Amino acid sequence: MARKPNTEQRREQIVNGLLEAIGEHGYDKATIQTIARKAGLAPGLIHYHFQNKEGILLELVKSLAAVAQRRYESLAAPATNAAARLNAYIDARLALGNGAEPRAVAAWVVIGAEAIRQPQVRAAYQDAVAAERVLLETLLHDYLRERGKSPASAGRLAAALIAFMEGAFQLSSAAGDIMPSGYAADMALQLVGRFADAEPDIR
Amino acid sequence: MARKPNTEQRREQIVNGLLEAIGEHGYDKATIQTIARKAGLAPGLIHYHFQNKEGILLELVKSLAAVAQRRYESLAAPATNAAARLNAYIDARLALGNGAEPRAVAAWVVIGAEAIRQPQVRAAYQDAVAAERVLLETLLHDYLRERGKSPASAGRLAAALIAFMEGAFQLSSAAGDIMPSGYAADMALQLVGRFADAEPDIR
Amino acid sequence: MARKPNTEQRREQIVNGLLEAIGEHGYDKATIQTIARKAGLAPGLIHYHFQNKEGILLELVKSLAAVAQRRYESLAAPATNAAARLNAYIDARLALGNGAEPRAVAAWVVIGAEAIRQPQVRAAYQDAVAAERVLLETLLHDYLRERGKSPASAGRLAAALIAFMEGAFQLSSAAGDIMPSGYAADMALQLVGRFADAEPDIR
Amino acid sequence: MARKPNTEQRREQIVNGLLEAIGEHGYDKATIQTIARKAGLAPGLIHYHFQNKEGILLELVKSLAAVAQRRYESLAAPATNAAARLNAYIDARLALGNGAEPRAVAAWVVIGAEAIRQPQVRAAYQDAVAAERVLLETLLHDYLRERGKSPASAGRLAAALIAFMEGAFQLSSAAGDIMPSGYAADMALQLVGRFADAEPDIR
DNA sequence: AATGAATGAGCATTCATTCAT
DNA sequence: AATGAATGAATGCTCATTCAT
Repeated sequence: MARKPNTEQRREQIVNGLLEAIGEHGYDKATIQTIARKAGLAPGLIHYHFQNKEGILLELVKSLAAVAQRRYESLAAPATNAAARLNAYIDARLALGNGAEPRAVAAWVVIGAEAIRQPQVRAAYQDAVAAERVLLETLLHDYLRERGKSPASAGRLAAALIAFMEGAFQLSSAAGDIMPSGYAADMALQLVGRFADAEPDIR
Repeated sequence: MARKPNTEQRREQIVNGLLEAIGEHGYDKATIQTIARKAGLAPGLIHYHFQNKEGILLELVKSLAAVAQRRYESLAAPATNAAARLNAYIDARLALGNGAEPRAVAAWVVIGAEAIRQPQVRAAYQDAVAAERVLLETLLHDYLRERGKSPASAGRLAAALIAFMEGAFQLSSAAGDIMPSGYAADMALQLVGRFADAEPDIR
Repeated sequence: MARKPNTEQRREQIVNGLLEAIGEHGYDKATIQTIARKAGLAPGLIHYHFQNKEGILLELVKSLAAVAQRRYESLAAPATNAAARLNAYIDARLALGNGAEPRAVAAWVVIGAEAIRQPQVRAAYQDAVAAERVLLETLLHDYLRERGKSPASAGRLAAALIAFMEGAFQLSSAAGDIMPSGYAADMALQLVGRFADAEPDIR
Repeated sequence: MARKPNTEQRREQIVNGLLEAIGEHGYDKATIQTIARKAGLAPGLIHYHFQNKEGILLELVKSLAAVAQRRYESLAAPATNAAARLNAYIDARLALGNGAEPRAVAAWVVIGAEAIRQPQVRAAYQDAVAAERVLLETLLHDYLRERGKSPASAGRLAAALIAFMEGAFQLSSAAGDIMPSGYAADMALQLVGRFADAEPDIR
């Protein structure tokens, strides 16, 4: 007799609409009208499912983080040691071709810029970055130990790698044309490998 | 008889007004009114000196690049070898305290996000990045040679360092609270140093 | 076989929802969604039982008038003379504490303002005021005769009292803080009493 | 060289536009578009001179209060004793014909209803009512003394008269058709006069 | 050069009403 | 009867840009 809720599906449609719109026009040009068009919905419906535009953006942050997490897990599944897992992580984040989605990367950069001034976006962005750092620090810790190295620098190295990745996203979105092709994953691996080489052995 | 034109000074005031406004509220909230207020000018005057808002942004990109260049030159002046010059460069870009201007850093990140979609901003941003890369590649080239290493990887290493710097700017602006303090300059130096260590000797 | 219709109950719930909503936010902020929430019903159901929002308001006018009528009848039941009935009437309308319902009073004031421009609301409001005036005029007529006074001014006095009451509602809703506490019922009685004193005796 | 400010004139135009719009359609239907049309201005200009719609309403409250004050002063100018001044006051507020402005009266009623829920409107409304009460209390005080009566009840009588006036405005706006014509000023005078008659003499 | 008012398109958001289920 | 999603027009407000002075 009653109508059955379809809110979850609609919310996903809308978040995806925002992702497309941001990828094409940036956040402020991603108007409710545009989002609705991309989502194939009536404009009025957007605010039926979300309280406001920021709410959609916050959900997009979570959605992008979840997708990234799944991509890592998928690539890391066959890995049997720490080096392979680290490799999988770097590939999941930086390799071209795989499941690389320039639209999502561009959206992430835009979110990073919004995070500077919108407190709630900032909080969501920091949550995602913090989770990433925990994951990466663990990976590096295990990697260093596996190589018989002191894991003491894992934290700082994780921070550096995250900065490198964020910057690589930025450059691939806004200056991809003038950067060497495919440098990112390779260089990340080499920088980490050579950094580890020089770390003191355990014992 | 004719007034002494003060156009240059006015344009600088306006560009600075935009810098302040962006630093506080992001690009789209940096309205002409706000820029005018920060610049101490009447709103109507802005469009006398600039054709439109994008024009101010383009000049800001150049201005930030010029300031950064001067900061490097100033720090590098006493340097007598390639290692010291590289050190000066990294300090000029990443060290805290020196002449660190969080406002300018935040503005640069915002510009990077705008560059994704506004073609002219993108062009100006790419010019700045390209110039930076030329400078850095030269520095790395000299540094590697000075250490008796093959300079073949200078280009890719320069690209990686630029990515690292862009990401460090992003994180210091939007996630400074959750990153280790002062990691950036130190880690940049170590990563470069250890990368160079592992490069093949010349001859 | 057929369901027992519960239309009347639902209409009451809805009218009460509007009363609560108006009391809290005024008429235009009393949205269908809010009314539904206060009534504990689904939003879509509102328009099943009422053609439109104005319909609910019209029923609310009648409902408030009926409640007021019952309050008077209840207080007047024990009265054995005209003075006591008049007293009961004034208490029913103006005394604090009794069954005073600030929400209903506020709603009445809002209705009065809507009546200025919505013709149907105006008609309903005028019906209620006219009924009130008939009742009050009768009470005053009897009161004057009981005191051996000419009842000729009962009509104008009734009009004046109604104005006084409407104004007292308005002030208690919007300026209760700055009016003397409990002046209304007392002053109404005194003004009527002293007015009557000065009326000519019959014969 | 510079343009000379005309803000005050524009603000007046806009406040008058709101007065007209409210008088015709109530507050919520008095849209910015409508106000602009009545004022003969472009819609965007409204928010150049006022921060928001409530700001216009607040100024209208002050404006109506000021007009009322001037009307009293004008009528009271020739008065040489307290009774004449009281008379002038009541005429200024309640008499028909004089400078009676049904539009302003209707607007005042609407403002009174808005005052129930909008805190700032409430504050402005209360300011106006409080000022009115001070004036009226003084007039009644003097009047009672002039008649050799104790002025002790001046405060409560002032409150009652204000209630009566507010109610008379309401009824003339929303139920003028069914009220006796011109009862208000006459009845106000009689009620006050007879109330005073019954007050104890001084000494 | 300078001022500050003026314009009008565009935006996020709200909401009465309708409708498929 | 009931549900909750859907629609689209309307609203207050913002803002880059223009213009008269």
